[in-house]
Amino acid sequence: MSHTLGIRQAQKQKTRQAFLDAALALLEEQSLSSLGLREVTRAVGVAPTAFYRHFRSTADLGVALVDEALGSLHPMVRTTVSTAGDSEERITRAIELIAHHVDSHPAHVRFIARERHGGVQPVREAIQSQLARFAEEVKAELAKDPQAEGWSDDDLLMLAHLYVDQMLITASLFLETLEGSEDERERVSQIATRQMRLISIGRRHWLD
Amino acid sequence: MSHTLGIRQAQKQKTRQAFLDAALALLEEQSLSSLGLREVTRAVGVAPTAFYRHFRSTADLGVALVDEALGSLHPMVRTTVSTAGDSEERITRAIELIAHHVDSHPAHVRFIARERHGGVQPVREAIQSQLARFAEEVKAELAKDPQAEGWSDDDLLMLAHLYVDQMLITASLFLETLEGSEDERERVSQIATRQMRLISIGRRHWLD
DNA sequence: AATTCCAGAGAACAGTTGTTAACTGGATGA
DNA sequence: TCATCCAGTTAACAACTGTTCTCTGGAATT
Repeated sequence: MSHTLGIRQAQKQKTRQAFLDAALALLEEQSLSSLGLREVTRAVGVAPTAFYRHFRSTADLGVALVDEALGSLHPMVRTTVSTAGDSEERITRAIELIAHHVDSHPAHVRFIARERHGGVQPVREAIQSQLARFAEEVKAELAKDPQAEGWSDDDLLMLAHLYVDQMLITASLFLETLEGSEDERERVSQIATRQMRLISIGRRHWLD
Repeated sequence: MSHTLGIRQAQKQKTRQAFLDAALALLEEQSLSSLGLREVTRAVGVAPTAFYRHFRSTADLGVALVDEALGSLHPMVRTTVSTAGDSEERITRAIELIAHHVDSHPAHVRFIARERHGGVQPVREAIQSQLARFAEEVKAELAKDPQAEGWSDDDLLMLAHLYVDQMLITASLFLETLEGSEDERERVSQIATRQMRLISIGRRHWLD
């Protein structure tokens, strides 16, 4: 299926990726709505006008960054929720996965947390839509669990949203401890674990 | 205690408030890190240099906005948590209070949601610190409840954080439905209510 | 080999930005 | 009444912004 790209297309994709990388780096210390087009081209090392060969605007670039940051995350979320083991094991594993993902892609996590409620509408919408997809996928996995018997569709979706939001809160907490001590990270891990545990308990007794 | 201000001081405070109001309005469609000083002065109708009589920078103005948006909210949060009635009544009342607050101060809510993870460090820190205060206050109220018997301090604080985060998530959801239909708002209300209910159930069975 | 294509360069545009310095005129306190 | 104070003004600064049009040179196609 995969077609070998010509030299030209390959170079273009390489430059495009350079734009995404440079923008992501610049966005660690500001919001997308203040990111200038020239600022990005300067960081990449190309002429300002080259920008237009790849993106219509910085908002457009932002939407591409949303895809890069969240697009490849769906399989991970699905398998995390559906992983075998008892409730406690799954919680531990989920928290570990989040911590690891924040460690390896801190700029992506920061970007999503920042722009989820940020000042650029198309980017906000792109994030919301991806998060809604996450919730739907989590819901689908939850529905397979025997624990979900007797649950209405609405309730499954509300629980899925709770999990997705909790995932983001936890990721953002880990992000804040990135330059902190091991103790801090351990403390965040404990809080997040207990919050997930409390939600799981609520889930178990929901139908009482 | 309150000292009557002279004409001069009164005028200054009036102008300062005009700055805060104008900035808040401009921030509905962008982030603080892209808010220009001249942009604000233009909206207020004063010369650019007048800005410096009130704020060192736009970041400084942002911190003042955090105080305005969250400073007066502490009593409300305290009483909401400590209100009498059974669990279900308290949840309904809390959600109603949030919905009402979003209705009457939408720009404040948007500002907090946006800048909580925004690109301006001092503002982020100001928000974090206020939210930490909220959590401490909620924890103090929770500790008074007979249900809290046998709970460790750590667990009370983790539950308090869960409530505070849930409050923000709900507020932000209501914000998105502000220009939507009554049905949408009702749906958000239902989801938020059930999520709070699930957390309450988890809380009740925590010590099992 | 000749032609078309197109990512990126270069120059120029009118507007914008934050910050400085020196000012004005009405409120304030002696 | 007179000197002091200070919120807001005016003018000017170099630096920056997004966008347009024109051009170039190597890859792609015929």
